[in-house]
Amino acid sequence: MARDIQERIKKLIIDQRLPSGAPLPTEPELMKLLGVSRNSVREALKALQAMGLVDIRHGFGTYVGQMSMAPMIEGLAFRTVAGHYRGEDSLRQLLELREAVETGLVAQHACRLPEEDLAELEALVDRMDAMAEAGAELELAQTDRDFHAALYRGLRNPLLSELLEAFWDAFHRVQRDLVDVPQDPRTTCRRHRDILDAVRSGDVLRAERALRDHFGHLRTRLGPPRSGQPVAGGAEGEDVRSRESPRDPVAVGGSSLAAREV
Amino acid sequence: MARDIQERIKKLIIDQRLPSGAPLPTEPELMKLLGVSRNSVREALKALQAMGLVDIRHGFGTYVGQMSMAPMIEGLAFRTVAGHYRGEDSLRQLLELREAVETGLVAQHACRLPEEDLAELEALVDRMDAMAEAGAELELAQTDRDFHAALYRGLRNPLLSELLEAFWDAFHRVQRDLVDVPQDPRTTCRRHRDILDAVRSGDVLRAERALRDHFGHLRTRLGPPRSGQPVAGGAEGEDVRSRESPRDPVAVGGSSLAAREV
DNA sequence: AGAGTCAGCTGCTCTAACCAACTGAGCTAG
DNA sequence: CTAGCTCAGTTGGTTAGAGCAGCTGACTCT
Repeated sequence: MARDIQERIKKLIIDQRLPSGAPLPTEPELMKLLGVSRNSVREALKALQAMGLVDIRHGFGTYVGQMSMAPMIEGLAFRTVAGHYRGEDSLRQLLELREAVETGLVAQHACRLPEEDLAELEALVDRMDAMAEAGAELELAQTDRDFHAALYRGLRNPLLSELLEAFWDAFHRVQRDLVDVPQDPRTTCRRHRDILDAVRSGDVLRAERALRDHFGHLRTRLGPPRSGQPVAGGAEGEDVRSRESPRDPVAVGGSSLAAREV
Repeated sequence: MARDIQERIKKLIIDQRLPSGAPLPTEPELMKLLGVSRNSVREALKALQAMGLVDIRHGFGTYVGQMSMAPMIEGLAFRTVAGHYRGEDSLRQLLELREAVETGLVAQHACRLPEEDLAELEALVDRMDAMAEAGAELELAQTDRDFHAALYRGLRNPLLSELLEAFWDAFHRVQRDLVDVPQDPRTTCRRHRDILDAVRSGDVLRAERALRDHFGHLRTRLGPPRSGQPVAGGAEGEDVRSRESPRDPVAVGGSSLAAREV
C-alpha cells in the first residue's frame, strides 16, 4: 500500500507534466488528496527522495526533483563498497564498466570532435599539469572528471553524459575510501595528454589504445586481481528463515567519528 | 538527521560484512540502537528500500537487499517518461545509450565468443522465430532480452550485464507504455539473426554494423526526432519561491483504474 | 524608511496505540 | 501418533496527535 502511494505521487507528477523544480502539494494536502495518514505520505516521499524524484526542503516545501543520476551513484558506490568488503572484485568491475563504455564511445566519435571541444580539452590538460605541479590532488581529480565529461559532450546525449559522470563519481569515491594508492599526478597528466593527442589526430585506433592504456594504468593500481568469484558465501540468502541470535549489538551508537560517508 | 540514520544503517551493513539476505535488526532494535523513534527508523528504511539496499518483508523482518539495478530501472523509467511528456527526446536518448554501449562492447569481444555462447544465441534466435510465428509478443520480448544478455555474458562482468539489462528493461517498459508501435516480429528476428551471424563470423566491423542496423531500426520506430531540446520551459525551476495557487486538485483519489504502473 | 518581531506556513521528530502478516508452540480431533 | 487447528508472540504497516525547527512575509516599533 505504501508502494501505491508512491505510484500515485509519481502519477501526479506525470499527469500534470510537472517540470523539475515545480512545487508539489504539501504534506497535509497530500494527506487529504490521497486519503492516508501523514506518516504514510512522508514515508512515500522519503522513498521518492531517495530515488531523486522529489526534493524536500525543510520549512519550504516539496518539489519535483532534478532526476539526476545522483541517487544511482549512491547505490552504485554502496554496492561496490559492500561487494569489496565481501571479497568480491566490485571495484575492478566498476572500472571495467567505465573502460568498456568509454572506449566504445571514443571509437565512435573521436574522429569528429569539433575544434572548440579540442581546445577545451587542451585547456583542461594544461590545468591538470599545473595542478599536478602545485600538488593540488583534489582539484586535479576534479579536472580529470571534467576532461572525461568534455570528451563525450559532442555526443549531445545528456543522459549518457550524466551516466558516465555518475560512474566516475562512484569509482573515485570508493577508490578514495578503500584503497590508498599513492597517486603519481604527472603520469595521470601524461595519459590524458596522450588521449587528447590521439583524439586530435583523428586516429580512432590510436585514441582507443590511449584510453585503454589509461584505464590499464588505473587497473594496475587496484592491485592484483582478487579471487574472480566471491567466497560464494551463504547461499545468497534466498530463504533465510532461520533468524538466529540477532547478532551482537554493533557499536553504531555515537560514532560521529569515522563518519566517512562510506 | 534522517540522512544520518540512513548512513548509520549503511555503515552497519558494511562494518558487519552482511551479505545479501542477511537479517537486519528489527525496528525496535534499531530504535534502541540508534536512539531515535520508530518513525525515523522506518523512514530511513523506506529510503534504503527504494535504493534496493534493504528488503522489507511484512511480518517477517528486514534484510540486506540484493543490490540489484532494479531501483535504477525505476528511476530511469520515470525520468524517461517524465521527460517524454515534457517534450524532451528522452526515449531516443535512452535508446542511443543502449546503442552506444552495446556497439562498443560487441566491438571489443565479438570475435572471441566461445562456441557454447554462440550455440545459446542460436537457440535463442530459433525461439524468437517460433514465438514470432505463434504471435507471442510477450515471450518474444523476453527472448529478445535474453539474447542481448547472452551476447555480453562472456565479459564476465556481472555489473555490466545487470546494467545493460536494466537499460533494456527501462526502454521496453517506457516504449510499451508510451508509443504504440506495430511491431513486426519477423523483422526483429531477422535483425537478431544478422547479429548472430556477424558475431559468429568473427568480423568485428560486420557485427558492429549489424547491431547498429538493429538499433537504427528501433530508432525509426520511435518516429521523427522531436525538437532536439525541450521547450526550455520555465527556467528549470531553480528558485521557485513563488508557490502560487497549489494547482487545481488533480483527480488522483480513487484511480485504481489506469494504474498502469507508468 | 529601516530593522526587529511575530504569526503563519513548511517539513521534522516523537509518542502511543492499534492493525495485519507471519511463525511456532501447544492443543484438539482423527 | 499424527494431522490439523488455534492461539500467543513476533514482525512490519498504519493511524493519530502533539510539539519542534526552518523559512516567509507582514506588521510594528524605532
